[in-house]
Amino acid sequence: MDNGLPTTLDPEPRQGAQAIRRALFLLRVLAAGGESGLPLKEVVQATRLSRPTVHRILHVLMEEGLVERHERSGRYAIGTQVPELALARPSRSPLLAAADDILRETSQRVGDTLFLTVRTGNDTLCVDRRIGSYPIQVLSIAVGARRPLGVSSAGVAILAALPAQESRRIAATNEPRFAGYRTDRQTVLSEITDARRRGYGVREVGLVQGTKSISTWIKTADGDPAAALTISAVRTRLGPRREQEVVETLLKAAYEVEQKIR
Amino acid sequence: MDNGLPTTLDPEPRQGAQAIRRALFLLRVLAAGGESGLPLKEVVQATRLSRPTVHRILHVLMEEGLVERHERSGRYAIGTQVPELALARPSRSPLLAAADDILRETSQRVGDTLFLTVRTGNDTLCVDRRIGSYPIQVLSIAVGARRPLGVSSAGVAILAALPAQESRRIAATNEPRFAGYRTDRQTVLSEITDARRRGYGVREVGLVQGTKSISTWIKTADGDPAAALTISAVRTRLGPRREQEVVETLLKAAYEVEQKIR
DNA sequence: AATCCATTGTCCATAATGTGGACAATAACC
DNA sequence: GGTTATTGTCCACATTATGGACAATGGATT
Repeated sequence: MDNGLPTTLDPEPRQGAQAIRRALFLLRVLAAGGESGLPLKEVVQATRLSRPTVHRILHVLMEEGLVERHERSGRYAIGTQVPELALARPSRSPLLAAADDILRETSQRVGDTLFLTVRTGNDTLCVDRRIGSYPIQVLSIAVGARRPLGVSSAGVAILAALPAQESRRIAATNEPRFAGYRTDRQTVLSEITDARRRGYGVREVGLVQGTKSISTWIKTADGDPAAALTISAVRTRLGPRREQEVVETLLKAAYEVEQKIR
Repeated sequence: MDNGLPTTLDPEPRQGAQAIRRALFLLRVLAAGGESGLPLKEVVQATRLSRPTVHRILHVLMEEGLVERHERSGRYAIGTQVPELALARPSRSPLLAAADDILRETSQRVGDTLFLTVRTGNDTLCVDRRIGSYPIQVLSIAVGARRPLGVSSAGVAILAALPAQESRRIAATNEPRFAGYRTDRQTVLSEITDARRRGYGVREVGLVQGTKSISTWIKTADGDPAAALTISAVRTRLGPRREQEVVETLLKAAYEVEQKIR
């Protein structure tokens, strides 16, 4: 029953753990830096913490093996110990299992790259990717790619599927991180509103030049958004008419996944 | 107060992070509980922390998604967010890649189950397993199995390959966790001494009744133990003569892996 | 249903922990 | 060699996190 998705409303956030929360937040910021990691400065900027505090926490996490530092660049990145801890869990999540067939079929039918993206905390995380048959494919987003909720069409879709209050809260929390993706809170909020009205998220200006993305959301039985289903293609391939077709296919696929995970 | 708990006594243990260290320590204890997790009581026992402290930290980790609690049993376990963070890293470690072929060949030649086990903090972690061809196989230890350094032959081997001072320190740190595996510090220390003299670790009384294990260690270029290579079989299959044969094979395999990771 | 016992959950006064401003040390330029 | 950008360290101090004590919950047992 619990497919392990992020807890939504914390009625009364526990106290007595400032430092732990901060450390975990830093881990998530680092995770967004992927394999290559991030320099201290950027970690600080993605945060409202002071530099000494970030520095100290990162170095403790290094000593504990959860963070490592690249020899050359001095950038901080997620360390070996994290996948080691992850071995304590079953290798494949229920969502991934449920979406497997549907993703394959849909990407074959549509011909463009499909992405399955989950929410994790205040981020989106790409957990699966299926490449289509059309000769030009948008591959820039890899499995493991993590971005603040709001900067991708998947993120907008997930925020649109959340209660307005919570999406606003997240947009505010992520505000310091938006600059790095050339967007801002106002833009994100209006994109969310648009997506709600439309029933799906669109990004005419993808994170990659000349691409366009469309995302639908997948909800759990409780009504919480569990994931987003995204198609990305070069913009010319997603004109108004084809957009309608593709949206229908995505909505159908999302519905099927929803049924399977219940 | 004292509670000198997580002490990853590196050159200069940083200060100002007690809470973070405790939280990470708890994560590792939970990881040892695998998929099914552990009840609060056992987490406390594996620790020198007070129950309220463990409780508070676990619940914060739950709010943050790094820990989850099983509906039925109320046991605490590693949460979905941990594998999500792990996606930030390349999927296969250099060690695993290097050991792949050698493990396959060796397990075929020997016929019994082979395990590759790494050290992670004060634990051993099984990261690969190859099943042999002989009809009776010891499969009780799965990939992802985590135990305090010292309670398995792999753990003893790794401790034996460490400087005496550090192995003693780890044995002391893990002491509260030994009871759960029916051993104690004295036993572990003498097993380490034996392994050092012999050049490999043996466990006549495996964690599973009637099995026997032999482990050799793999060192990095710096001389630090990187992993252990273990064979497990029903005891009757590892009499004195075969033990010698098997040890030679294991030592050779370990040497080959060492060459590859340099 | 009433009693026990084991385990889990919560409170809060208090000490120890973690904080961040200010300064120091590098590294990266030119 | 100077100048700037980035990273690293220190320490007085307020806040955070601690754990003893008490409360609640959930099985057993009679």
